[in-house]
Amino acid sequence: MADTPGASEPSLDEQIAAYQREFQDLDPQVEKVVSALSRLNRRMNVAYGRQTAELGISNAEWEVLKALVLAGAPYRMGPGDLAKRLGLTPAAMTHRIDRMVAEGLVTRERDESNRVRVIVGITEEGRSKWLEAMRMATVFEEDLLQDLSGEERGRLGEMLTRLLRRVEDAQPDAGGRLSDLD
Amino acid sequence: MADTPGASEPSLDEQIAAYQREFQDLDPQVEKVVSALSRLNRRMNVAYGRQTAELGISNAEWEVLKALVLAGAPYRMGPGDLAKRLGLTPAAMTHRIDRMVAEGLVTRERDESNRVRVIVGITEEGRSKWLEAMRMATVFEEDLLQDLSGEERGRLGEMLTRLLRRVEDAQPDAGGRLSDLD
DNA sequence: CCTGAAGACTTCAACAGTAAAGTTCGAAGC
DNA sequence: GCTTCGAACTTTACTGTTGAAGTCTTCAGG
Repeated sequence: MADTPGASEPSLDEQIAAYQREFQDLDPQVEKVVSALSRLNRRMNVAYGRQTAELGISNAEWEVLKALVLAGAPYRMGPGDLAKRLGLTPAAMTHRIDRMVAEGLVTRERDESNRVRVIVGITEEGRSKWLEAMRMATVFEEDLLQDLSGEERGRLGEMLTRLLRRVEDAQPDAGGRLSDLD
Repeated sequence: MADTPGASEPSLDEQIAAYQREFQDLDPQVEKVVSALSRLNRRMNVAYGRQTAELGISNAEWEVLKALVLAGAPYRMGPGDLAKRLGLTPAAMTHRIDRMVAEGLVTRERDESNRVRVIVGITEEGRSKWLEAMRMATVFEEDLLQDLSGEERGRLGEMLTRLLRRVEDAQPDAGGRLSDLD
């Protein structure tokens, strides 16, 4: 028993070998793409989580800030729209906004012209945390792609968007429960 | 207001334009790769979730079955090892195993040679659900990559593993809290 | 006006996860 | 061979999410 130091993650190639052992008609080339995608995403989320934690916010809170900023001026959205955008239920959005208001990241006010509506806006502090998170994220992302030439980056982006188009066509319910955003 | 049918997801290009509007020094090529990766992964998880739901299990349960099968004969692991492999806490593993035992997907027994240890094994039903899920997953994955030639698939896999290597080197704590597995 | 229906958010109960404390068994030292 | 330490799992208290029920506002008819 010299090669089971812990039950940590096997290497990608080991794992693909295990799949082939247990399930014969598997295309290793396909599996490699899919598994690498999945692992990569996982690692990236860990990295983002560490960065946002340094700012004293969670990834969940970062997502709300992102949605508000990307919505453009005047940087306001209703809880319902935010919920759709982030892929969570209105109930979860209510609670998340509660916390973020308490932390001073966003504001919540009633829409006076339509008093059933609520408007969530970003505070100065929220905006500056978003900005700081963006700075860290772009440094990380640039580092991540460092081994790829400009041409390779282009090809990679193009291939990924082709795949994305394919799933989106097959699964056009963008408003559904899609979990976190990019 | 003809172009805001809901607050659903903007297209990838719209989103990148929004990023550039709000954050000048952003490399759109990098952002495209990163955002496409993230979205693609999200969509894939939705697809897997639907498939496992058809089998009457959750993605979480599927992951446990995967880990057991990929471990190889005799398809048994301790809760602690499973927890490390899936990236969750031992406490969460205890609960998850509780549920899966109740549903007849796995077994839990004490290790008689070391009575502090517990051994989780897969049942016939668990194995057959895993197999069925694998069949559905490979059909989906093959379809996903359909627009890519064999050569493109190879290049894509190679580039992704290169990125993966880079994050793993920078973030070598594979045993940490990494969330779900592939 | 007043009523009824629909929309937007919130509240409530149940569930899955984490962190930390607790339990039980095995092993090493005195 | 008792005691103490450490390892492996479970329990407990708390957090965040979901689905369903509840509240409040608006609007369209009668």
